[in-house]
Amino acid sequence: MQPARREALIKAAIEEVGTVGLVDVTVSRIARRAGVSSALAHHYLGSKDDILQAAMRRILTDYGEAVREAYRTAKDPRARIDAVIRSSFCEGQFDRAVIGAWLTFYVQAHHSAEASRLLSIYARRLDSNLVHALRSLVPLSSARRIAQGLASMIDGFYIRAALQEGAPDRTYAIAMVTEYLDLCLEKELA
Amino acid sequence: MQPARREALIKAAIEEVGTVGLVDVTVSRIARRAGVSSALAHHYLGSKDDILQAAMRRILTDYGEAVREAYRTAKDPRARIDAVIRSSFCEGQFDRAVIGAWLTFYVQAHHSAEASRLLSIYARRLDSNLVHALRSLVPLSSARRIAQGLASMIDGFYIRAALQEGAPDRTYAIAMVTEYLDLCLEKELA
DNA sequence: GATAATCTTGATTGACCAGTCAATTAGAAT
DNA sequence: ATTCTAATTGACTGGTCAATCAAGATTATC
Repeated sequence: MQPARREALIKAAIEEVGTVGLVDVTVSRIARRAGVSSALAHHYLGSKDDILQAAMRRILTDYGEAVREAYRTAKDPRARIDAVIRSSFCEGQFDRAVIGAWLTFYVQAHHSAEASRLLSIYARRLDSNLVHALRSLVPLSSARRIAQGLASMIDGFYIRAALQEGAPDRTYAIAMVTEYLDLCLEKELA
Repeated sequence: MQPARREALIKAAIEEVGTVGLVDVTVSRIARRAGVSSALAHHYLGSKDDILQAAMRRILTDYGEAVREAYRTAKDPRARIDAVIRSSFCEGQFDRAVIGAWLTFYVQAHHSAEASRLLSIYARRLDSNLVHALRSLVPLSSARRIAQGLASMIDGFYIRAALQEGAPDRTYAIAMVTEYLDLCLEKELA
């Protein structure tokens, strides 16, 4: 029972944070969404802070797995860059509740040491993936610059997808970021 | 006294939201930062929600003024696009507490109807400014696409500036977005 | 079928906070 | 000096919520 409950509670926490936000989230709400009492949520996951941390960790590991999965079929550097871009906008991640939760934690990292630590791991990995793949196509300094641009644009489309009503969908976002990548590479190789 | 107190309280609210976050912000904290009692904060600005709304409105109007100010000296379309880019990263806006508060409200717009309304006004204006200036350089459909890319990249650099430790500074962010603009225009005009 | 282990919750406690109000002070006007 | 007005706050209230705990329900084991 323990693993099933933990699973359900973490999933409920992500959905709850994504839909009502960090301010209005309560342990009772999370528990209710998971179909259990608030006492049980504490029993299996500890304090409210522990629950939210588990939710954030889950989001980050899910993303990490998506990238690793996409990497599997990527043989050359360019394919690896495309894989990173695609992973960032993949089905599981590009869900309204997940995006909402992600952003909430993103902002929370300003004030919470632990959230900040977790997020910086993600940021470093994303950057490292991109730079590593890019440096075999362009000089290192250019690779760093292009990686910065790509990562920023990915975050930008991501954040906008969350709240703009007629926001670009997955496909469009991927196309835009890829187009930017192509433009950068063309310029470098010219 | 009334206008001075309101001013101080709104400023304090922005700083408090930017530093401790929406979750831990209390009326007492805002009032203390402004050097008054919490009762006075309620007296001058109403409910907690009213206070936070006033803070958000202030951030958006400050940004609007920055754009209008930058527009004053921009005579041709390209200069107007540059003005928008520069305004987004201008001194007053690109401050750690302000960025923190901005992001907090950005995310809050998911859950709050009023925050969403205010933010969409900003988003529409930003988009409209960019599209309007771009359409005299490229076809309308391209203008729309480029505006999307620019706005996303601006938001991306903005959000990253807030929490990445070695984040790019104003100048660098402006240079990156401008470079993207140049690449897009070159491609269109080729 | 008894016993132990696990699961589950209702009830409770203690803390915190938004918002109100009566009362106090300070200042201006007459 | 006195009245009137605006500014200001300490104290209070009602409500909410995180966290705990003891007790009850369920399942597994022998």
